[in-house]
Amino acid sequence: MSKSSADGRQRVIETAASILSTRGLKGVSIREVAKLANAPLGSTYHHFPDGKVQIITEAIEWAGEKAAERLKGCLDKDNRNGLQTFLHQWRERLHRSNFQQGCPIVAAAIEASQDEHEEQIKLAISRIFKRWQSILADHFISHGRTVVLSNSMALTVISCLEGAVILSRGYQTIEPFDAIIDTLSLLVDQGK
Amino acid sequence: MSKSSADGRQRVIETAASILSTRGLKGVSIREVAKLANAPLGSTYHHFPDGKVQIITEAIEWAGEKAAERLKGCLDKDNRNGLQTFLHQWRERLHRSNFQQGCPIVAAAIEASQDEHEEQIKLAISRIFKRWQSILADHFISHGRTVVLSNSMALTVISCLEGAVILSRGYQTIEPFDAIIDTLSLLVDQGK
DNA sequence: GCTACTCTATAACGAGTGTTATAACAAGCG
DNA sequence: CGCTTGTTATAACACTCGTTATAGAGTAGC
Repeated sequence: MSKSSADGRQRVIETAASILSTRGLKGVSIREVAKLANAPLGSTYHHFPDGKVQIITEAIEWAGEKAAERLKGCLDKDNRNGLQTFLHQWRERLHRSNFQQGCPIVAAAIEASQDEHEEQIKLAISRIFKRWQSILADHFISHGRTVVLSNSMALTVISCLEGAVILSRGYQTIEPFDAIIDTLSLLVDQGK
Repeated sequence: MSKSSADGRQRVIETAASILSTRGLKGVSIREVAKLANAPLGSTYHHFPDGKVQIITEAIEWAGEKAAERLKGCLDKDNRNGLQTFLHQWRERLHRSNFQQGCPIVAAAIEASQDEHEEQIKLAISRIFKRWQSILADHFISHGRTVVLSNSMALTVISCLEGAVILSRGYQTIEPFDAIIDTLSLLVDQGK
């Protein structure tokens, strides 16, 4: 496999993830992805034989894993305030994009049908969510919390974060996101 | 306006809201809504001259206002545990629908484009979110919190709730929702 | 040269979309 | 009866979508 074609394949994945995060699953059109990625439409089905489902699945996995590593990096680097810096990174992403870019995994989770044709998408979604949860839970456990409480707190952090992204996009204001940044720090510090 | 036609119009709105909450904005097709609502396709554009945008907007307003009144009802009825009973109503809705029915307002918020054609949809979305926020904030204020903290807590509750709905649908498990029920009660009781 | 293989270009298919136009139907009323 | 008014039925337009088929380039190995 040549280098340039590998780049083209990756560009397709990243472009799909970008559109997914702004316009949702049904808003991703193969033609548009190919055009924006400077990849020929004809070659899309060469690199992704399973078509759109495969592109979306790989986009979810790529974006989800990237976020997971960024989260893990923040927590490892600054054991005390790592979560806060991670949240501020999300805050900047929201702000910079003028509240256009949301979370691609959430967008797919909202729209993915019960159809067995999209089964792989739903599997990728829950895999990514669970990856994030275990990273956060491990962090809380290492701070002395019980396993049960840590998992509960991890789910709460993810829920709050994802919900705040949606609300901030709806308001076209960073206010909801700033609110949960404050509240989550109260919650996480509680009983320290 | 005859009674049966008024019923048909309302059935269209409710059917649109239902599909919106399970398959998202682009998953709502006028033909399917009309069929499921037992309303003739030809009459849809008679009752909703602005077409799909109008139907979606009214569906959001109807579903959002219904939720607002249910929330207000819970808080007024049981001043102490009203929020918990409201959350449990959502929990049952999720469970009963086998994690199919999400929040229609969130679904629309994810997919509504920056296009000026869908401007009314975005306005309805932020209006509903703000209505929920003010109901919750008033509740917290009446419990002695400051205005700033109350608004922050209200935004956190909504974010957490909406995020948990998405996560539970992704997991196909009620676990995330139960986690935030517990955590939110800690947060709300804190400093009481 | 020739072959083999990877990739690309173009066109087309079939299905679905929101929307519009036009004709028909039903009911009330003079 | 005619006539208006609110509703419905049917077909059609002008797209866009995912996908496939087919023919053509580009390139490496022999």
